[in-house]
Amino acid sequence: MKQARETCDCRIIHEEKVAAARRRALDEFTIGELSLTFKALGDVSRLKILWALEHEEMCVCDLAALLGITESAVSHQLRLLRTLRLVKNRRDRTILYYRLADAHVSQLVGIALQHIQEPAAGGQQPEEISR
Amino acid sequence: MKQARETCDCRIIHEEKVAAARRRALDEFTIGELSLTFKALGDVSRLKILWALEHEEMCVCDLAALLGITESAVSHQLRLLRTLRLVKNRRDRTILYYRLADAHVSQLVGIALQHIQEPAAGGQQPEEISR
DNA sequence: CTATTATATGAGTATGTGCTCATATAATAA
DNA sequence: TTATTATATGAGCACATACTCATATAATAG
Repeated sequence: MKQARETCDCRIIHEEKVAAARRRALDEFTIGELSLTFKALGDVSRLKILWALEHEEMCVCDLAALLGITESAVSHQLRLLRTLRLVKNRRDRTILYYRLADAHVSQLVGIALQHIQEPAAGGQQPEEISR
Repeated sequence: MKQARETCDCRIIHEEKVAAARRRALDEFTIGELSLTFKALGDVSRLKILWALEHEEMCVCDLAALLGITESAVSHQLRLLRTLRLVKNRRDRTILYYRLADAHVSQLVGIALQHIQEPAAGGQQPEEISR
């Protein structure tokens, strides 16, 4: 039952823990997909797009005006979001209207918002309690 | 009530929508923080670390062994995760044990997992229904 | 005290990413 | 048909980022 020595003499301390973690680990493909999804959310422009679409469907043109970047840039970002099934679109005559693909996006953004707005709870040093 | 013309003659179609979206928009700081948080989650190594810590606290040494990268690399990543309050640590003698900071991380990863495992629902082309 | 151990940090580098510009496509309009 | 319009795409560049290596720090051990 090799229960590890507390003095890590050479780069593996708790073999049991590591082995257990290895057993529970997600496969590389899943980790990769997860990473791609979060990467997609980890960009200011794409977050603005998603936040806008959360409330109302919009076309490329509108989004470009809203973000203050070119339609090309918006289109590139929308492609990424489409590929990851984070947004969908529908055509109305000449215009493509984009919307969120499902509830997951809202949930993810919502939870992340909660996280960053949480006042550093838990017991970190306050650093700015005054006022 | 300027309800927009369907023929976008020059780069702004639905002025109403854009104006409304602008009113609802998150401030730049919040968007930036959100982006940083998702960026932190959008990396294979950090996701592996978080997934491991979700089940059990671990030290830098163990995580390095688990991921197959140097302790230095792990330490760099942990610093980022700490800065964003995604992980915490406690010291036991010479060893620092890291754990998730709160429930948000689990929730975020859980929802993202649901999203990527969802069988392209919604009405996209099936592409692989057989079996 | 000094030596050792676990972790942290800075610099440097190779790869990745988001934008712009130019061009292509797909649908409608004439 | 051809012309126009909305969006998509490819190439290229400027900047960001994840790692390794070398070194620094902080706590314990002797």
